[in-house]
Amino acid sequence: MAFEYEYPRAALTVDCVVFGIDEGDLKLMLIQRKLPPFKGKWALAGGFVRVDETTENAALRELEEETGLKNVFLEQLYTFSAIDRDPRERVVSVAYYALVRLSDHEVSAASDAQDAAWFEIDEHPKLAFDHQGIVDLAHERLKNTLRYRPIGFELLPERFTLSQLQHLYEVILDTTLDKRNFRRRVLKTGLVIETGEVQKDVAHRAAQLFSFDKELYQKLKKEGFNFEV
Amino acid sequence: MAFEYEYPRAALTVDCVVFGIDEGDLKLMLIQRKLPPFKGKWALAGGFVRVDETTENAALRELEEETGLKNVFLEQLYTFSAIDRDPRERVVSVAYYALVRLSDHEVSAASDAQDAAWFEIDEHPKLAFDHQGIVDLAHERLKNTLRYRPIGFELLPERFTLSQLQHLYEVILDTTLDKRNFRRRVLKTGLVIETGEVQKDVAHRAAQLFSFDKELYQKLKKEGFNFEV
DNA sequence: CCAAAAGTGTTTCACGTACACCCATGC
DNA sequence: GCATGGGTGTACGTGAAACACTTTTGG
Repeated sequence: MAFEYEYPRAALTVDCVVFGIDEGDLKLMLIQRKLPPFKGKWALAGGFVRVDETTENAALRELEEETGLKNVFLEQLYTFSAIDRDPRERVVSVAYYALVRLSDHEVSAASDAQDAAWFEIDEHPKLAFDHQGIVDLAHERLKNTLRYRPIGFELLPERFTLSQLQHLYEVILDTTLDKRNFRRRVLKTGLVIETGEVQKDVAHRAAQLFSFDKELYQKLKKEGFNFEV
Repeated sequence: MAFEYEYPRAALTVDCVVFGIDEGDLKLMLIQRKLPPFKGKWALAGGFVRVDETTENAALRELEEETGLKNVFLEQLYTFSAIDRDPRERVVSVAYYALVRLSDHEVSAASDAQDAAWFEIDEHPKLAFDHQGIVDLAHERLKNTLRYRPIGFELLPERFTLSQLQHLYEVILDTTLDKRNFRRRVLKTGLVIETGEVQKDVAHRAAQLFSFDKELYQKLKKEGFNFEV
């Protein structure tokens, strides 16, 4: 007990809602808590913010420590400050959401946490604290963001087929899309480029592989354009 | 010095970007600081979050204490946590933006702060701390939000003319809009209703006064609709 | 009667949407 | 040869955008 202040201070934490996608559904990475409160319960990755790091760095650090994930897409979601959201004491939490390429990161990649696992977004255990509310808000934000910013590519491998991309949109937006219209719109943006390569080892006609044109996106973003799928 | 913790803790503050609009431009409410650091400089309204209040309540409280504003529209913007954003010590700040009806709140309404004043958004003094960055982000958010949510009404009187509404959109989005197309689109939403009243004391043809249909908006919001102007 | 802002319709074009069949490949 | 997903074109309707003049009122 070495740090004293004139007024009481809330503890500051970060929480990370980690999304991933595979052939099936939208996935959520959760951590099984090793310590009270809510010991043994599943919760979001996260932890206390150190006094010499930004909240974003804290989120990246906790992600790596608890799940082994590095180099992920991370954006701030919202700051939660309800008085009783933590039973121990006053805790204010800055929530982030992360998008992860499941293809790059094996499920078992967690370093010091064998207790990290992927769950389907609509089928996961009850969460500790107010984490369900954070997940709901993150999912809502993900849907909205996907509509007007090309963030879906953060969830796919470097090279992907248009069917994979469409599947991603359908899963996240919980809808079905017309294949021809989807392909036309996506190609018209100019942001996906043909690599000339095709799928391998598939038991049907191999699909073209495309990649996302990051440079063009940065350029268009500066000029202020509208992206919509 | 009475509060002790095992680890050092950042101080937690709120900052409020307060927007208003009048016949002229988009306005920003600023506070002249009475205390160091940046004594005498202009800054956003805000202050320390008490340990027994949410950040949102802190923002509302500070707004009232420093500017006299009550019952304003308030939304969380972003949480700023750069290490050196405050020269005194580590301070993490949850920023909010507020929309205010200038018609309801006289500029001089500030209670304990004669040091609050409105400035044009593009013509205000240099700001303390990282507050310019916060203002820029808030302005950006305001533009984006205005496009797909009917928040403009928070800045206008209860009863307003369509020209006032159009002027608001033009000022915030920094563009010009076609009068006929604007009126058609706005009326088609069904969210603005004729009051039957007209302007008074104007030196030209009096315009119809409209009001915003809050109930209908709540209903449509639940059903999930798209609003766009 | 003049100034100042209110109010009003039509045409055009682009884009979103709906819709069904053939193609390539592996087994 | 069959199962599986890949890939393609057209017709229709809606909605966004461009555009100019008349009306009302006060001074």
